[in-house]
Amino acid sequence: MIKPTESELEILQVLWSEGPSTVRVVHEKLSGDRQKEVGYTTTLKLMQIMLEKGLLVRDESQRTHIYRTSVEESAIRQGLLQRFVDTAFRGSASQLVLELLGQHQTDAHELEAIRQLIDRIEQEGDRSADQQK
Amino acid sequence: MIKPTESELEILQVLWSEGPSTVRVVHEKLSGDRQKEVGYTTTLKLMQIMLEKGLLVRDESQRTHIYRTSVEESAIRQGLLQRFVDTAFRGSASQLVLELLGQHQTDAHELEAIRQLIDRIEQEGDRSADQQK
DNA sequence: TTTTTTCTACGAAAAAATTCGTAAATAAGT
DNA sequence: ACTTATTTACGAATTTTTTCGTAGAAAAAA
Repeated sequence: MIKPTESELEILQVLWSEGPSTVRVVHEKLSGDRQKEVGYTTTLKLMQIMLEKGLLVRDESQRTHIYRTSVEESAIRQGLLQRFVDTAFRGSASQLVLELLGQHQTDAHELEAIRQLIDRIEQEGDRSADQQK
Repeated sequence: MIKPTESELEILQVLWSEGPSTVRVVHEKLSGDRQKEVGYTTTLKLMQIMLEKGLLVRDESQRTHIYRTSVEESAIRQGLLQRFVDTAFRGSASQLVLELLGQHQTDAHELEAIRQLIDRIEQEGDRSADQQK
């Protein structure tokens, strides 16, 4: 399974949100975001490693290469999430959700979206639908 | 913030679920669970390191020491969760939940519990934010 | 043109995390 | 008593991840 490291994930985040970008852009985004400053060549090296691993691809037609992710955000997320649920919550997805909603103040629209999703899942599942709210 | 490594977390999991245990017990539980086999002294060393870090404490009154966690499971979980939401979901808790419920088939009771939690949060939001529980 | 900046490649150092071997002490088995 | 097994301590090797320095090519600026 694909398993980006923490630093690699930060880079993926930038590329997912910004779209295909140069090392420079990624590096500056990272420098801005977080407190942890690193040198330019550090970011460069990381992205080159990710290229080798197949996490990124790049357009080399120009001198300044343009990188983009070669993996679906949702695919990576699912993998990470699966692993996280297992390691941090011993596989209990609902425990995670309870914890999360408990501590976070998610905004109303998102809550509503989640509720609808739950409705859908409950209907699909066609389980013991004994209690309808 | 407390930040156990992946291996350390595995050990914490065992201790949280099994209660205070010897290195031997932890080691065998780990060996059973996962495919990754490691030597006994590896587990021992890890637990000694965790002791230094303050993640564990131990009873040394017997030759065979008994370790237990010195940190609350929920505290660690919250920290991990916070970090995970930030790094893997750019801070969007609801995105995480959507993804999770989408892929997992959580059982009906848990879904219901989650829904009720959402109801409660929405109500709190409507009124004033200073109502707890 | 000449100088300065920007970029890539690459090696390797540094840091972090994981793994294990060995020795010494205690306990258990024969 | 003697041999074997278990346990801790500890150092160090290994592996993984992160970091950066340096060199050379290309572009931009002067």
